[in-house]
Amino acid sequence: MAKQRPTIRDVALAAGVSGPVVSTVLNNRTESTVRVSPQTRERVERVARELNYTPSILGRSLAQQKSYIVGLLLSAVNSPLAAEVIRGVQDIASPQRYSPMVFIHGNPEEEAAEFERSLDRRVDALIVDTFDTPADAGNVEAYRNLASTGFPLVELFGMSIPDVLRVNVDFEADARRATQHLLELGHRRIGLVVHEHYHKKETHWAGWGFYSGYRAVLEKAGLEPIVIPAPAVTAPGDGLAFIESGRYAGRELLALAERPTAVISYSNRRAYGVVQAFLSEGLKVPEDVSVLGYYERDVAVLTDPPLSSLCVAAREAGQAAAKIAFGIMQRKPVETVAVASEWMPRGSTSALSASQRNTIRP
Amino acid sequence: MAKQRPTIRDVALAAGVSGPVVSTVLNNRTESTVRVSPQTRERVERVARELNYTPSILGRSLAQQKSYIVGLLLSAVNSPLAAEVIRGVQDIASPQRYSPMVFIHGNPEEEAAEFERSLDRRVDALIVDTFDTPADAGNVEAYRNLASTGFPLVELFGMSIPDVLRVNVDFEADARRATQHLLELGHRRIGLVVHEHYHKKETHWAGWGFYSGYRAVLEKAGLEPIVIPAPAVTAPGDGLAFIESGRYAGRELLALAERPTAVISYSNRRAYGVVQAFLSEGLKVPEDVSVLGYYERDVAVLTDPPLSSLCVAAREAGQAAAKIAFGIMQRKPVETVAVASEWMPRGSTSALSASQRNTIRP
DNA sequence: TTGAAAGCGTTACCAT
DNA sequence: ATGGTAACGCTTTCAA
Repeated sequence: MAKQRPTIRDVALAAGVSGPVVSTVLNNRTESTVRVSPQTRERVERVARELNYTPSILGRSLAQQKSYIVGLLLSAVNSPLAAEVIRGVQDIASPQRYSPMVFIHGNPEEEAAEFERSLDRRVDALIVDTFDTPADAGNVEAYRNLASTGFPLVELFGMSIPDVLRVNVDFEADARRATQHLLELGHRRIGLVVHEHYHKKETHWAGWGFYSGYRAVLEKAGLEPIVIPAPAVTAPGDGLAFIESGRYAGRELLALAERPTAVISYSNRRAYGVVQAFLSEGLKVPEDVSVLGYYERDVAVLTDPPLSSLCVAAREAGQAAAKIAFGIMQRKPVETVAVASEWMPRGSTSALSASQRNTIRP
Repeated sequence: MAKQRPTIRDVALAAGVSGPVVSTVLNNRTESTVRVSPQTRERVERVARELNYTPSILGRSLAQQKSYIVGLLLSAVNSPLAAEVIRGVQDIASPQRYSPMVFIHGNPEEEAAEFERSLDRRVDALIVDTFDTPADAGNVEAYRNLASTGFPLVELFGMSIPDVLRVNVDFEADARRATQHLLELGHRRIGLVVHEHYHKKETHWAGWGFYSGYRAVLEKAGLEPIVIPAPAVTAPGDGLAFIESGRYAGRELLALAERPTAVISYSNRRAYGVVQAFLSEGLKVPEDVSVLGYYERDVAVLTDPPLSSLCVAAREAGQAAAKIAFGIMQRKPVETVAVASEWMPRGSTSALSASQRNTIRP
């Protein structure tokens, strides 16, 4: 039997004041029509502490018609990022008394059901993760409708919902940073392993953005892009297919007449496959070829050597999404944000060596 | 401007009945003092549908003094499992109109703060993940206190909170299954890579349990255990240390006079390290040595060959925890549960070959 | 079989 | 500067 929690009435009674006074005091409400004297204030605060009073969000919610809940509609596909995203949301939401409620789905039908559920829960805002999901048209329409009513709906890791503010990975800036890094290490032949449809800007904006950043930096340096298209992976599954795609790209790369001394790979899983292809040909990483990975954080650590890479800053993304959501709620000006990835220097890249120079241009 | 949602009053008015009738109908309340005729029932249902009415959980919560929220207090350490656990909880909670609210923490102070927050949110139940956290005494005490009031608190992946129902990994059964599998493949020299303190039953119950299951099966088969203690890993961090620990164990194993033809490794990260050690000595997996991993799901897929392993059934664990929580709430008999892991057959184990037989006993 | 009234804990508004 | 009162949307209980 849980002890009966004290209510605002108990505090009011014990402090010899009325309910509203307690409410005003404990919420530090200054611009209220209710003004309280310092003595009263102190007394109320003391009594509240003595009684171990914490206001019930249930009552508050009903009175204010606010749930103080921010919903997170997440795809099971990118589970690995979920915890960090939630944490980011929490970072921003907590100070505003908000808490994240999570709705995870594995397919469009579940997605629709969980979306409904989130509305039934009367979430005050909704962060929708459309990453890696071939967005279902019906669901997108539903999101769009909701957003068009002014409801704070933020898209995360996706570009599926029209006319909605979102948080994206800053593919182009990330690619620039990656390329720049390798340039600074002295590399001049820098390859890019990327989704084979990277040039289809409309549908593969991520790959396109990444490629654009890569090319921009190389062009500025007067160097030629060397793109190695990696086969598309249909089933995201557990990632095996991605690795296989990387192995394939790795072999392609080795077959080039003039082999790059460094490679950037979109997707750390692909990078892992690339490394495997190199190793199985007797090449050493990074001595013979530097490999710089991108995106997923979880894999980067597992190669030998561990992959230097840029990893999605999931927590920051969560924070950014929450900021936008609260911005909309509070009618502050906010806009779509691109979050730069996090630099994880490890052992798979190194400065261009003399022997590499020789190997390349004999 | 979000459209005003219809309230129960709107429905009542439109259907020409009173609020309680609507409430009774829409909740299919049979054992209520309020009985409604089939016609009325149908009319109410129709009107509700027409108005697109969905009851507000805010009002219901206040009236029933139930938040319909199950809290999940998770450690950031095992982020990878978070999404699956949440999903499992969702599986059980949703049909009961409950939703999971997630509270993630990175250290004991945050843990305490998030715990408080969850109580402030008036969660009706709390699932506490103490995995891998050297449980903070103060927090444990707080959990215990709460649980002792009859509050539905369930410990997940840990044994830190006394007198509390929990969901655990079934280490012993898992080890038995793993060992049995290798026996059935014909192996007779089966090694176990496990935390160096595995024999300290009290503090390292996981390792102990796993070892026990392993030994039990071997004994029954009249075989000798071959334990290779892996160095303790202090900083869980990103897992690099675990892999290093596995590499170390792998080298130890290779130095044995009579080398096992198969190894079970507690922790897939360690298994990964073991594989690396083997490969770097020119041994092939599974041709020369079979390697069977355990526990984390995320890594198992990344080795070459991918690791056959038993992986923690996180979603099932979440389900089990939720079931216990609801059981306590509804005063049904429930008890601590051990969840068996999931069998993920992949490429790192194979039947004992003739050549292996020869190598071992020349 | 139904309606009416009270109450859940809080906040907002209007009096004093 | 403070208190009273109504309201939020729903459920529960009692009366009809």
